[in-house]
Amino acid sequence: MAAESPVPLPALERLSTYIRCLMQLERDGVASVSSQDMEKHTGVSAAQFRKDLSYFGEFGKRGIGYRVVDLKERIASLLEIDREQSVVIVGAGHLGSALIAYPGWRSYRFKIAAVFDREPAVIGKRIRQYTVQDITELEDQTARLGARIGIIAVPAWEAQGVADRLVAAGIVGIVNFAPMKLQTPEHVVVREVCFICELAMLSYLVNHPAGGSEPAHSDDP
Amino acid sequence: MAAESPVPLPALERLSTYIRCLMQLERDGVASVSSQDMEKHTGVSAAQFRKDLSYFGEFGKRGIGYRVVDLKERIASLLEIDREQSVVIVGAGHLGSALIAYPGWRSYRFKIAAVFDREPAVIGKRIRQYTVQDITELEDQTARLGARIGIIAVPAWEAQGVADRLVAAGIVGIVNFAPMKLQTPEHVVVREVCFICELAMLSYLVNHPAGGSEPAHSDDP
DNA sequence: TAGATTGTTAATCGATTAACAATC
DNA sequence: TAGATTGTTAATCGATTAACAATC
Repeated sequence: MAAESPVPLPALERLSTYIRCLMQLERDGVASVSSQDMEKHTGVSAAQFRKDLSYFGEFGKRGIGYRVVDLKERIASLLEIDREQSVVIVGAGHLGSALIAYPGWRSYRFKIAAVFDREPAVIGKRIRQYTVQDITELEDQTARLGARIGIIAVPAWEAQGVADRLVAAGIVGIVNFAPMKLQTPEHVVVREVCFICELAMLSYLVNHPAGGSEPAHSDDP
Repeated sequence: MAAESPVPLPALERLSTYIRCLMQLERDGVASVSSQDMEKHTGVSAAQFRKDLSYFGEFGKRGIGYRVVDLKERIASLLEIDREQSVVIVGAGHLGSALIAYPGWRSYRFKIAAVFDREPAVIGKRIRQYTVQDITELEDQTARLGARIGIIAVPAWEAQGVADRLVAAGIVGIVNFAPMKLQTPEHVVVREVCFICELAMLSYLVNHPAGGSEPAHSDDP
């Protein structure tokens, strides 16, 4: 088949917003929504919403709208979160522990397959139902568990080494919490999460009243 | 002055990337960089880098490049992270605790001014150097501490209530970790952090080999 | 049927890239 | 000076918005 136009990354990011919203609507017992309703709930314009979905097919009924449950399931299927996927976490410090305690795993059908660290003081420790394993086990375990996604929750200076290990173990997708640009092979997808960067952005936005005027040259008084 | 064109948000987001990179370079003892070097270190193209800076003024020397320390300080000044800013955290669970333990606060000159929760079991608890305070103290404390930025690290169903309280307390910038679109007045800037959304994106990207072709209609076999 | 709302096309807008004159 | 690299302008590209025919 002639390659169709690829889905814009921003559209893909919004898909997560939609499904999150749809999960909420389902819990609230709402049966169907219009693109207008979605605009109210997500802040994404109705036109944008319909356009985003159009990259993937047809999801609604003209004159009617969308069935909440159906749409949720169709988007879940697009994102491939309609089946269980194993994820390995490297780093069992404060961040790793908070990730383990995160309540959203199940609704997205992600499963923490194993947790690793390299600190002897931490290895063997139990966190919830997990026992922290030695990082040297990573390769064997990842293969055995069939995990393809990994999370890096170690200090910056250890991140690249961990990334290399994950790649060697067959991981093809990484969420990186360390403030470090990772060098990885082409076939590996990396998403950076930088909490402090959000705070820095906020600092700018809060201190430059949004009207959108003057970007405040630093040589201004 | 005639209002200059506003800075594109993506450019602003990259500024965080640049400063993070420059901090690293400074630690590594690198004195100066070219836009080419920055491309290697950050993955952002040299042209993009120069264009982004151009929204704010001139930062380099033609034929030479940029002084690492100077550029870092100028960007810090643009983002207004060249002076201490107080931040309040609401939610002292796993996530709140991990945030408190986060090592990056100081280099961005953010200061955790206070930590709040509404659970009697948690109020009074010490986490590092902080004593968790009753959420009812939020308004008084925030005013007293002069905090303008707040972090929401509570469950989804409590997030809106906390947001309302933060706004009432005079907070104008919020980083929201709860999976909930917040309703806030115009003047308040909200940045959502959605960890599980990153994972969902990754799921799509990993399962749709990147070439960029066929977005996989869900009615495909 | 009339009213509503989708899916899609075309028009607009904005961001990225490429190219180059300025200048260190 | 010659070589390097910036800052900026113009060209390209891609994403968002608006509008509307299709249709429930």
